Amino acid sequence: MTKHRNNKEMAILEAARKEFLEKGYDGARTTSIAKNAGVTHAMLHYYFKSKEKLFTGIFDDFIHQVVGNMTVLFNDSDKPFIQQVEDAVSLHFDFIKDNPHIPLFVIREISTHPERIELIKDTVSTTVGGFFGTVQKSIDQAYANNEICDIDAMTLLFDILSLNAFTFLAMPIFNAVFASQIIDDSIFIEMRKQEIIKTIHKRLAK
Amino acid sequence: MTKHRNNKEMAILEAARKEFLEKGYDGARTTSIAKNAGVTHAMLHYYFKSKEKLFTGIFDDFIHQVVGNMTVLFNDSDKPFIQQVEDAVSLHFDFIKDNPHIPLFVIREISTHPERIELIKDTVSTTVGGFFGTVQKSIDQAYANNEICDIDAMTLLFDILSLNAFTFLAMPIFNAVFASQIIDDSIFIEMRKQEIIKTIHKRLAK
DNA sequence: AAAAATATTAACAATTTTGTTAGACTTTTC
DNA sequence: GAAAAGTCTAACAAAATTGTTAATATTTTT
Repeated sequence: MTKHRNNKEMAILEAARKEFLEKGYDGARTTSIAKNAGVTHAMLHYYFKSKEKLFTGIFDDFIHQVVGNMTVLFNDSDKPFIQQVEDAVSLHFDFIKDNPHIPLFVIREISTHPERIELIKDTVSTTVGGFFGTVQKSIDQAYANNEICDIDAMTLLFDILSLNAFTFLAMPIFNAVFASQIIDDSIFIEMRKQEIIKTIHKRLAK
Repeated sequence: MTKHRNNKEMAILEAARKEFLEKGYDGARTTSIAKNAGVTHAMLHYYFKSKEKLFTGIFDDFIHQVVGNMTVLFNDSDKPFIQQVEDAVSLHFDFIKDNPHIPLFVIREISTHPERIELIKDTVSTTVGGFFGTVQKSIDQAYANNEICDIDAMTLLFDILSLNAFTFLAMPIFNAVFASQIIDDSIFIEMRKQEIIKTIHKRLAK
């Protein structure tokens, strides 16, 4: 799979990533991808056969990137658990801030074409399952140490994911409706980050 | 606008609502809409001129439905504020549960075509702004009464919206990855509802 | 440097999707 | 009940989008 990729193939891949990420499979146009990559659209079919095949590779990459990022978050086992969680929330928030289109992309594509995840389902399922298990162990220990309230990993992780991801899912609405008249985007985003950390902090309190 | 609508026109509208809601503008097909409505696709153009015009009416309806539902949530002013909020969270959650495609639809369409909201922007902006103001007043009063912690309406409402909407945004992923092997959908949804209420409850605690 | 493999282009073809039109049929209005 | 307005169909047209091919150029291998 990881052959030496030449300039044009790479250019197509990069343009396709952007196009699919921003417009989704249905909204993406292979002509637009070719144009932005600076190649004729025949090249796209030469290297990737079809729009569907081009998409599949990119889709799998994004999924693995998201899952990979998530499972790396909880790692400093010497800090107090609450601190670990706050750091994880912060890192996860920053990851989405750097890749603000990813949440909508993943949700949109899996919602409209669940069969696309079929091939990587088992890998993802195992990885995520293992991650949940790890977090659950940390929670159990922290609970035993009287550091936090009783909560299960699913709830904690779902709360974090919801609050972080939705911030960026809702940004276009926020902008469209309020037209940046209230506060600046970056200030609002920083505010949300602090408030989310606070919400999770209080959620863990006894 | 509200002329006497005959059977076929209504059938097209209904089929179009479903098609646009589930597939988005880009994924929707006018032929599919016509087929599901049981009419020739020429009828669709006869009544609605174009795919775009058909979409616009439906889109505006959904936006107003969402905004309308939101602003009705806080109304029982004799109950304690925390109880009001918990009821509102519950009602809002149930609304999305009954209309699980709406969050993705609204986010997707505004993200990919922000200009579509231009015509109704001012109405929406005013309504939502007024609603935020109302909630802020209740918060100020409850804070003065020592019932809750210091928090602003934006944070509270954004937290609620994030947690509730994301549950249903993530359901297709949840299903695709775990394939309902862990727990049943409806049980998971009920669990999320209770946990979200708990998270918001703790967020308001002093 | 000849042969072979790979890359590239331009023009074309196929398919899908949206939109149109002319005429027939139906209902309403006068 | 005749004219007018509205409804409906089938076939067609246009546009957009994806996919192919044959000929040419370039690079790599021997």
